[in-house]
Amino acid sequence: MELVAERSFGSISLREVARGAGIVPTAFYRHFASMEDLGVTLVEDSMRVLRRTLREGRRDLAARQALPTAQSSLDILLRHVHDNEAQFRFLVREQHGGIAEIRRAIDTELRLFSKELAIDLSRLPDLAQWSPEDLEIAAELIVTIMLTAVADLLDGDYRGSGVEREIVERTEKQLVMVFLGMGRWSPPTG
Amino acid sequence: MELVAERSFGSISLREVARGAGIVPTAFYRHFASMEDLGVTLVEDSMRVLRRTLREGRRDLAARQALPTAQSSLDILLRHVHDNEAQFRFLVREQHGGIAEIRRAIDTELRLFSKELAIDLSRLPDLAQWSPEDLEIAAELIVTIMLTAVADLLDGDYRGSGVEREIVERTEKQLVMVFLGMGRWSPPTG
DNA sequence: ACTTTGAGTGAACATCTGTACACAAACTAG
DNA sequence: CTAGTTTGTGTACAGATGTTCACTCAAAGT
Repeated sequence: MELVAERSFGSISLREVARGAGIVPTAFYRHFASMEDLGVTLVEDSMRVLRRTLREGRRDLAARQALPTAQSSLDILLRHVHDNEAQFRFLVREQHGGIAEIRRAIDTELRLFSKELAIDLSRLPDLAQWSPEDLEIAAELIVTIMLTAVADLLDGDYRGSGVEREIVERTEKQLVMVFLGMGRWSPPTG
Repeated sequence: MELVAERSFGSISLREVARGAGIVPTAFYRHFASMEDLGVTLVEDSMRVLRRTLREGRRDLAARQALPTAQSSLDILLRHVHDNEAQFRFLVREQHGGIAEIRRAIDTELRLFSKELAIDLSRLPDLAQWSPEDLEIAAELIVTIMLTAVADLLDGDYRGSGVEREIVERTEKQLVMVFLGMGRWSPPTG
């Protein structure tokens, strides 16, 4: 993760990883069959942790009988991003990165997020009559917006000045625009 | 561009580029100071072409006195993507890729797109009273959605079956959701 | 007490990498 | 036609890279 924080995964050598781990190059093979294998494992680990965090966040909200809002959801996510910066750099970078197998792994996980979010959305009274397809499309849009916020945060120097606040405010506005649009979308009949 | 179609720019060696260009490694330096330099040039070239295409598209629409719609805009973009697949693979991959200077270059160009789009939006009667900041936020959202569509198209195997149509329909729906939301956004006073 | 196994070692290999340097060809301008 | 500038060549070097193979050695299991 240290290595991947600054450069693309595809440009990192097996030997660098071994050096970073304090073992000899050949010992790498005791743990992973190849670099690609390592990358996929990294994706799965990061995503597992993220999913748990988000699930806990939702449970917290439910416990307080609060509806998930744009603000609170974004807040939970960004807190997790700050705590796991390297992982997110990795995920954002490799989502469209150079190694097909890693892209696929990330894509699969993101699709799971969208599906979970779609289920949450389906419970909202206003969206009760939406088709599952449209719910998922809306969910994917929301995930995209969130992910873009994370990427912008990490790509820029989010420390200092008001860059982070700016990104947060922009993202919240974008989410509100979408929610407003969803409110007008496809009234139950034509 | 051939090299970058499959792997990340950071994992490509100067020697590979020279080999692909049919020159000896040292001759590379006659054209670029470094790989980073090459990358930035590639970004600028790709973006220049794309900008021209989009500008022509808008002029065409204006000539037919048609308003730019979600469908027509997306159509113009995707046609260009098909004609310049490698460039877009490169841009999508390196937008959050491993080399800071390249990220910066792409980010700058995308910001320009958003600004141009914001100006277009400001001319729509419904949005006449929007603040410039909100216009740009909406424009960035639209650019994000479009870019996500391009990325999804290129990451998947868009050839064959209905994958492309599926992505197009999803993206159009998402754009409509946003437009609907914009229609309800911030009525002129409170 | 003995054996199986998981993890790490070290040497060796053929290949690739960036870059320096002196030189040659090819194009351009006067 | 000639002088100057671009572009490309060949050689060279020190270092990095993936993977192989035979080996040690401690922990776990029986």
